[in-house]
Amino acid sequence: MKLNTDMLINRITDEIWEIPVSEKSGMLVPARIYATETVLRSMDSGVFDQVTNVACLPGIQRYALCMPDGHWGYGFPIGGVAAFDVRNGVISPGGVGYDINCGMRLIRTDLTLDDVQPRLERLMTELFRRVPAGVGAGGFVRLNRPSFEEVMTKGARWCVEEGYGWHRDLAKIEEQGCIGGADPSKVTDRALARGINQLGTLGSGNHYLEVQVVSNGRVFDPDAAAALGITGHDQIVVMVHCGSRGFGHQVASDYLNVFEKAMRRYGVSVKDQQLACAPFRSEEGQDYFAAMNCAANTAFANRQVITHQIREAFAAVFGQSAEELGMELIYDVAHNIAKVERYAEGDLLVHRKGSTRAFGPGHPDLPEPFRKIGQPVICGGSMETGSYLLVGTDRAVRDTFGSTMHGSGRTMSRAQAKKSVRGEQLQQQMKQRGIVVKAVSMSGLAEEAGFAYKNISEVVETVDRAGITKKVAELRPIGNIKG
DNA sequence: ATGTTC
Repeated sequence: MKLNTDMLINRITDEIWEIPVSEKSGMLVPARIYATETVLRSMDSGVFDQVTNVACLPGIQRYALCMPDGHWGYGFPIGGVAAFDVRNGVISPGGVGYDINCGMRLIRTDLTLDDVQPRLERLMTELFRRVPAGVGAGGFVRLNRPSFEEVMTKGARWCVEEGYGWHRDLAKIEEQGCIGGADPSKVTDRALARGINQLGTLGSGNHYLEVQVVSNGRVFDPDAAAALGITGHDQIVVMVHCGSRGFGHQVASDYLNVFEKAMRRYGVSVKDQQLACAPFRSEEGQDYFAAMNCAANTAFANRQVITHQIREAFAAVFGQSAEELGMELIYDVAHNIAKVERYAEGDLLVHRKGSTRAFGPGHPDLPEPFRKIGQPVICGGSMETGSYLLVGTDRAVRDTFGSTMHGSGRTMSRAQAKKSVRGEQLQQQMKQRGIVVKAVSMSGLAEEAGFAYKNISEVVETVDRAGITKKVAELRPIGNIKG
């Protein structure tokens, strides 16, 4: 088949394609891309180059993987999964991304579309006021150095202790919102200074807060949906997409600098400087891991404070408490992170960059609420086209290091999108279609237009057919807050 | 993604 690359790509199944190891490529393992033929053809050539480069990194296991929402990224493709032996493999900031623990959160309500529609405009205004958004935006939470360091080690647990959210929220967060091995002494003063006033803020770019409705007739697995608190019937839910803001960005920058020097010392060579890495067991590798975990916990805390603000906004608009409105957390997943997990090969450091963990039913690392149905997976689409709730599978654990896709993936550059539509025009069009948008930046809004993204339904179909996640429900936007 | 070229 003719693709956007000269590379040899073999079809393994209708949803799996493989770039084999060749003599001169330096690949240690094959690269595998999950995509239907249509999705594969729409991928930029950078994906194929980058996933091949990743397959050359020391200690990589089985396959360098790319999910169907894959696109070109810093060093590693976005949508990439790469697992390394903890004993002789590497860790790479480029395999996690600049926005450490960027992730998705979904909150349910007992409200229906009919309840919300008459007050939608006011609801969006309240949310926009209570959840600061935009580049450089600061939040309402006042922290000093010791308390911010506590956020770094305790994550969402810190928030709950401080009254931002409910104790039972924690069971619904990946790693209970608190990852071990975070060491604030490995974070630079500069990162700390950038992050200390940003807790509870949304950020910019593709980050958003969305009020959504469970599409009529679009619940695919009623049992799993019910177990997660989705009852259908035009039910309203709230989705949040954001990460660790300037803090995680600075941690990534700091350690990319450290790793560029460390690579020479350890004699590691890479195909692309952006793949800068160090042995996981080295001092530099462990320091980055400890700092990355600080940023990961800060991102869980960020989404937790935002959840508190969302609950307050709903309570103010509907005149009932968030508890009375049934605003339980459905789940919170990381999609930019590296974690040590156990597989057939032993303990592996799994890098997921624009990829979601997707453990199947019965997995020992899943808490009780999800033992039966598998881990929830939240995939955000573009603000115009909708999103999906899915669950992980045993097959993902066997085939993709327990991983699946994370969103729809861009097909058009930000610059091109901005040239194609004006933000004000897009906002107007969306309003006519029943989606109320509040945005800090109109040019930023234009960059996120639906036509700049792949069709999420097609991408989701790929992972569902490949069996690495199962569709639970489709969620359609009616209100969006953008940075 | 990002005090959007410290």
